[in-house]
Amino acid sequence: MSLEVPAHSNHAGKPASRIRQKNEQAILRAAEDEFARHGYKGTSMNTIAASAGLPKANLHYYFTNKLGLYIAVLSNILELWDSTFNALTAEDDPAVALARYIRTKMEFSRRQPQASRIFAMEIISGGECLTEYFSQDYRAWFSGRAAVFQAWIDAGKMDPIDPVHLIFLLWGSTQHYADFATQICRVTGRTRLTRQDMEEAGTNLIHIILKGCGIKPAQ
Amino acid sequence: MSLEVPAHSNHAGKPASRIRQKNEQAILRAAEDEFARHGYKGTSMNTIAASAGLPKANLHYYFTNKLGLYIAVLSNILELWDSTFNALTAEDDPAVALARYIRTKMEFSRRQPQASRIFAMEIISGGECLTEYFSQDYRAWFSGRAAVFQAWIDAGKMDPIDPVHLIFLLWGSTQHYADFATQICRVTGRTRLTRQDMEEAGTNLIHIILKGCGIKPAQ
DNA sequence: GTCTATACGTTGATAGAC
DNA sequence: GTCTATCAACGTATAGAC
Repeated sequence: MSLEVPAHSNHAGKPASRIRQKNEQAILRAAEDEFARHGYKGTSMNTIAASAGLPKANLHYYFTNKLGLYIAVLSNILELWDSTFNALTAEDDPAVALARYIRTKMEFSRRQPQASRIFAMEIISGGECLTEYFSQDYRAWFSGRAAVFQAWIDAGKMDPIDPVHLIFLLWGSTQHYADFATQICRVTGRTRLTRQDMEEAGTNLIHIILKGCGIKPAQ
Repeated sequence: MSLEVPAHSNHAGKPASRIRQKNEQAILRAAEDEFARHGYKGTSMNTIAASAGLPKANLHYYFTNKLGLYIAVLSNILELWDSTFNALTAEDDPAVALARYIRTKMEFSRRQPQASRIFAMEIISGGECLTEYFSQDYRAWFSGRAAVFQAWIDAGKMDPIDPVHLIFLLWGSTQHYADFATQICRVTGRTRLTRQDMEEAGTNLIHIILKGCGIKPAQ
């Protein structure tokens, strides 16, 4: 369910040296920023190198090529991504669990908007780099997640809402605050979305979605 | 509130010839497809020309340069975009008007997903080409739209939900079905989203959002 | 109005000295 | 491991014949 990141010169067995770890981190961080702002094609190795404070040739020493670096960045993102969704279980109280999930997603949109944007651009562009990620395993995992909502429905804890569409509503509404932050700021006359803005947005989403699904507040 | 499209060789006064109209349309259509699939930087004039069935130099004859062509495409999209939102008025019954708006947006996501994707990528990339679009006028227009929801709240027709966040929920949840269609298909094992899929998604959104906002169904 | 040929910058990637 | 120099491919854009 995760991406195969092509190994380069770091041969198996040898532990990563301290300098290697430091440089790889710097490159990955710089790449994440640039890819989020300009997309895959719009980002040049030159820019990433400058942002990481290293000569361009070093990037090719640590990563096979541009695509390899991009896949590595994408892979890091996906790990964080899925883990939050696994916290939901059929035994949870829907009001508590859903509210917590929305808060977590909003927190993610606030603290790692670049990650959300890279994923969004990749999907919009056809998501060919995610083909192996969206494997049979992933669909099974997704079904399992949808089953949690179905269990809540069967237990009479919420309205009979198609779990699949509910999941897309949760993803779409929370990620919107990361991906479209620019529009939100321009339209509301802000320079950036503050922590408080995001918390208010989250409270709002929780109100509408929980009530909309017929979930009674936790006692 | 709209974009200034740089005029090129079509001097004012002269009506567009039939051949010019035909070619410009072909170029714009091809450009829309390519920009949606690969973003601004990821699209080459060469590809657009091939897709439009014209030699590359012709694009530069009809449009000043690549950016001019891109702005023209973007401009076409924005016109369609805003008009649907203007249909809402304070006198409307919220249940009817909101449901109709969600249907319209979903219809838009179904029929013109490329437009939605180009807009999304532009915003994610910082939206510098939309600076003049997001002018003072636009913010005034947006406030006016938010005021409609506030009027409904004041009239006791819906819960006191921040209109601004409600608008972002409407936009985010409906556009998600255009922008993330690839993910939705991969995850649910479809090859494409059918008309029926989109209608079910719309019905679902209407149920959750209307109930979530405390809007009673129209009698 | 149309299209071939080409100028010229930028890109990803590598060779090879250190 | 690091970095300068360089290459081939591709990008936008234009000149100029038709």
